[in-house]
Amino acid sequence: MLEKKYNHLEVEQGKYESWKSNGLFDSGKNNGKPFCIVIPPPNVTGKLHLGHAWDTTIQDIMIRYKRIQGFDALWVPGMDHAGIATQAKVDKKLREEGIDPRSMDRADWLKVAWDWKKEYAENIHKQWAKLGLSLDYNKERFTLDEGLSKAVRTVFVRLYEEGLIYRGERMINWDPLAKTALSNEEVIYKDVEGAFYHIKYPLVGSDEYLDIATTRPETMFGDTAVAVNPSDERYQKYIGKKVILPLVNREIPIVGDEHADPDKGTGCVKITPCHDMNDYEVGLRHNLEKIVVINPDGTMNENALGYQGLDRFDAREKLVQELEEKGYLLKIEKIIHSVGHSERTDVMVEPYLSKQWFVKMHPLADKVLENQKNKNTKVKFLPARYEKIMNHWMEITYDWCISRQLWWGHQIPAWYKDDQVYVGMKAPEEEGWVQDGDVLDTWFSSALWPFSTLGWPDITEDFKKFYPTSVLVTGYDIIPFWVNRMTFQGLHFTGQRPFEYCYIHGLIRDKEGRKMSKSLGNGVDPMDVIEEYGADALRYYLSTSTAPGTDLRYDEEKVKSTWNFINKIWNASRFVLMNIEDLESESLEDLTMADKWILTRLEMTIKNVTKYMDKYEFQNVNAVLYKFIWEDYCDQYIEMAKFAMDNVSTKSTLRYTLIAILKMLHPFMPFVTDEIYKQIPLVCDDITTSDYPMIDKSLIFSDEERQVNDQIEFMRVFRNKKAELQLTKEYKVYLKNNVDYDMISKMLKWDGHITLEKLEAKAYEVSYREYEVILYDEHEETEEDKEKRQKEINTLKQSIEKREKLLANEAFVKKAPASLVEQEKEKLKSEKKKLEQLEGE
RNA sequence: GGGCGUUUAGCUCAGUUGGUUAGAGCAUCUGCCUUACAAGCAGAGGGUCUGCGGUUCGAGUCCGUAAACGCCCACCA
Repeated sequence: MLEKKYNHLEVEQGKYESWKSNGLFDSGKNNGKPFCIVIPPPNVTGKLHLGHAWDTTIQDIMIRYKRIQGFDALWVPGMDHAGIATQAKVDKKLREEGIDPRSMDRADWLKVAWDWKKEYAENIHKQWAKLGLSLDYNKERFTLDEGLSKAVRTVFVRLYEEGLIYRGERMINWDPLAKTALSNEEVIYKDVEGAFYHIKYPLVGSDEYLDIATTRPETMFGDTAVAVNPSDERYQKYIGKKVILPLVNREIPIVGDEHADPDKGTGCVKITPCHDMNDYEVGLRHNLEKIVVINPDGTMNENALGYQGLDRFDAREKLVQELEEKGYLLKIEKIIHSVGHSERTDVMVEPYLSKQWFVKMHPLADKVLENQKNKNTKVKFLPARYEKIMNHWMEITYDWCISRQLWWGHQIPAWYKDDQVYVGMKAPEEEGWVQDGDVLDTWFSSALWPFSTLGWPDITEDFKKFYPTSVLVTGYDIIPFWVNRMTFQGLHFTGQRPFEYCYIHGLIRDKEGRKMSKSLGNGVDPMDVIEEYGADALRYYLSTSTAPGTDLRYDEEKVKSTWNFINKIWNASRFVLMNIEDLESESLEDLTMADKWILTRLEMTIKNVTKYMDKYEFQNVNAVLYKFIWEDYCDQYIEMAKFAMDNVSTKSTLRYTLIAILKMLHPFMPFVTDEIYKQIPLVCDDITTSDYPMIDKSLIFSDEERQVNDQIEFMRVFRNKKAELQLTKEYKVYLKNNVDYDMISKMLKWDGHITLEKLEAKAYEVSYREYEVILYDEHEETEEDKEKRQKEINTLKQSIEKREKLLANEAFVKKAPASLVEQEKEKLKSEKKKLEQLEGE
């Protein structure tokens, strides 16, 4: 028998391990149609946050729904090695231990990193278990494991052979802290306070000078030109002339280039080809000299004269001082401008000229754009609007810098010997070849996740059966990093979309709508929530609180009320189990009106829930289920059933409906439904792998359903009247007609209140449809009643006095919104009326 | 500069292909310890669906427009 109160800790204890050891999550156990989701692999850098809980719960609901429907459901677990993020954390740990990570041998460092991975992976496994995720651990993968490495090398080699991967010297985004190249997607632009430093660049052989405004004066050592717009009448005349670079005393040319915008700054712009993306292009156009002035670690190099060795920001400060002292500084103009920061280390990225590996994007992106035109083969986004985000990215994309100067990742399968380059699956046999020391961008391997986890490049049984996968679930912030890349890689290498549907959810925010972040300290650990309210409550809350694609404001109160809902289900189940213990076999013959009513409602519920589940509209599933369970099943049907407990049909209906409810809830709240289901008499299967409720047309009784609806509505009207008259015991009911009042009279406890003749007492007509009665008020006022009434009169009088005063206040009547005044008048009127009534009685 | 989203009860949010009286949770008010549940039951109050215009027999829903807030992309000497 169930405990009196729902105790999530007890219910959830040990369940996951038992599910897992009984193989309930394993794929390949039935002959159903394949349904497959690959988990977005969490980074092995830390613990899961609420966003993960949300993301994985949605997937678990989909998987459990399909599994219970008889699909061969496969949910592939796995984790991401998360290159920069993990390396940064491992390095930090080493530094805290007093070890300089870069002085270590690469192999030794990797050992430390793998230990880290092991520890954190274990953590994540524990959290997945707490959340109740029905992952098939037989298929678990890691982005750095053997099979996935093979997939990565295969893709690299093929793209190289196809001319879609190349190595070249380009301007890239450089992270001076992690000392690695970044892709454009890894650069986060932030508004920061800065300044326009106006610097005097004297013209050669003249007293004139150009006013150059720059936000980065420290790069001036690398200036190799000044550009003005050829159409800018102010400066046209200087094109071809030269200026002297202050302090450096180097002569640099003034060039005419469209890049110079007459409306920006002063209209003349210094050109630093090695430290600015646009300047690099200008440099190429005008064949300018390239001078690097900043080291990979963000300090100034030997070209920066006396500033060598100084950090770029310290150098800026000192340089500005020197410029001022020497009279070159015209003015400093404070501005707010947006500056690129590294996504992982948060330091300002440095545009940097370096030799890196790139993926040529346009041929790959064009394939996606082409494929999205075909309704049958495209990736279908839910909500559909997110398709535009992907398509736009495909249109404007540029070559993807994939090499990273890190140790943690897939080492690039390229070997060098003198001037030769070899790209292949294995090192060349011949001696003297040295492998590229760089690794690939983490997203390069993540991009292959939907097929590499299924065994590709080998055409395995799993790959044949489950690819393309059914749905991918992720947040909209991950579309550029991951969804887009999986899509073009999937199309290119498998000829198919990697997933049929892409379900996009929003971000978790705090109650005030702010992003949850470490710096704000407003993060919520899902494990704490589970401890307090249970995984079922958290899961149900997260999955049903918003429509797809929109952000979710985390509100603990709502988790609490979800807990209440589960407690309600628990107690209803408890009642049912207490009453059907002796049921020998289920029989849905000889049904009562109430039985027919709830069964009809159940069929409608199954229909709607299935419809919404199929569309993954979980918030709508909740609306339907919550109402059915709480209002129809608990508040109405169970109350009615209490009068028919010796009925086998009623017991059977209670059981039949409860089972359907539990199965519909199971994908959302696996723990509690499993616990209750196990205890239902005559049940001997596992709810996880049982079967989903199906509509049974023989259990739809429209006439009875309508009739009971009318009875319920009548009871509501009657109770209403009773409450209004504050009647408790002293009343009589006269039935005006001969219709069936049996259930009504039981539910309203009319026993002893029914009169067969009309009375002289105060009478009120109460009716709904065919149900018509007269309610006689026989209530005589007691001392207690009088006191109560007097108290009410007093508070009413006080309120009236206050309101009259307010309305007498001319300022209020004049200045306050007319509607408010009107409202106050209305209130006053009704209060006076009520007072009259009370005093008259 | 280009694009997208949001705006519905005091708060947080649902609202399907346009269709009776726009819903829920929490909060508020009234009355109940009725043996499944007081973390509950029976009721009540609370909305010009951001403003304006249009299409329609009918608009929270479709179209146009304005505003506020938020996001994405691009640019930012």
